Amino acid sequence: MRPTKRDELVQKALLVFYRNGFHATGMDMLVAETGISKTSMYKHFRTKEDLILAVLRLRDEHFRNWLYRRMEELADTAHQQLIAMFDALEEWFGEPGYKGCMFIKASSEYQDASHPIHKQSADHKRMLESHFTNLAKQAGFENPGALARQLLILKEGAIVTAHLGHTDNPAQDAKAAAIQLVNSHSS
Amino acid sequence: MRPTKRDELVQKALLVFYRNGFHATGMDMLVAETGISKTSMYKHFRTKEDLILAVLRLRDEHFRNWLYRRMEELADTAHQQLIAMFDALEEWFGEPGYKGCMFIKASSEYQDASHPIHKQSADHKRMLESHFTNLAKQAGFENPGALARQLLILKEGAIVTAHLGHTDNPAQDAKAAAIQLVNSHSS
DNA sequence: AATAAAGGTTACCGATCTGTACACTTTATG
DNA sequence: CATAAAGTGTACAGATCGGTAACCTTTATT
Repeated sequence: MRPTKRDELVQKALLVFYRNGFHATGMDMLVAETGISKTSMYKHFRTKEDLILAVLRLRDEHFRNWLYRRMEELADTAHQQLIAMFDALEEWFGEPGYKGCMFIKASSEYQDASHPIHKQSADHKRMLESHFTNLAKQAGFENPGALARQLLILKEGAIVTAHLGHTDNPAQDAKAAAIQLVNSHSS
Repeated sequence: MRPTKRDELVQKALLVFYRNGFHATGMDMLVAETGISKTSMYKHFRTKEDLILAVLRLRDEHFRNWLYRRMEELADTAHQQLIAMFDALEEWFGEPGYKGCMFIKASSEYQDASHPIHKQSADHKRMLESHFTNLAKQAGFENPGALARQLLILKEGAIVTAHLGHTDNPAQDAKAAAIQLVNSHSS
């Protein structure tokens, strides 16, 4: 197995889709931006949709790895990590090419809940929820599931608000809310 | 001025765009779904983008009117209305054709912050923020702007989470968080 | 009844869409 | 060196994209 070219395609297509959207990005644009021939693309992926699903799988892996690692770097205890998530988000929002969450955008363009792209986006959120529930358990909170869901709602809200760009620092607004929320959940 | 047909177009196009997305909806599909001829459409709107902007204006008016009225119906004081917003949202999420927030989706498909569609979507959020800030002032909270922004983050997060559909009742999760948040803001 | 505005019908333009066919070249491996 | 896999370039098919032209019908107003 020599998966280099295929991985290179997925990696580069990720950037183009993120920057430009899914429907708005044609296969010819991908040829121009990735330098990979269309013939080769269609040897690796039968349809554009298959390519998008592969891109989302890569994004899921990269994003979760980055977020979890950054949370661990920023704080020691599970309790503190849940709050430090919003400092990590602030870093992300401040990056030059920030354009919101790829999975929210994917589910906005493929709205039907039965669509594979929509389902895979929901899976990504489920995995985040599961991870935060575990952290909330580790931190000894009474209702870890509810706290995790609430923190995730704050996270999604901050991401969307940062993309709309009508507010100064949604990450810190969300962090302040998260602190109050965590304090009100007895541990 | 006889604006009936034009209004009918905007009204029906709103439903199609909401259900089907912006890029995924072609003008020919609008002809089929609205029963209005393409010639007539292009007499009222020079481009598809102009039509979308008109659709978003209508959506802004309808949505804000509905939400503000529903909050007033559900609660008497400004304080209670801010919390009742999440009960109103729950009703919305439960509607059969619920597909998320039209402005989040618009900004997902037209990502560039300088794009008119993106800007108009941000304006919608700004108007919500302004309204909730006023309510928080009325309720006598110390930092009404911060509280309003935090409640809006909860609202956007709940909307996105309800659309992704990986969670049972994001509206009530957000409501519980909002109650804790409001309690922690001294009034 | 006359007139003008508005809407409809049909056909079309050039561009772009996803996806394929085919012949050629590079690359890796025996 | 031979062979097969992988990648490239070009051209194209068939559909659809946003948008327009020309002509006809309906409707409202005077």
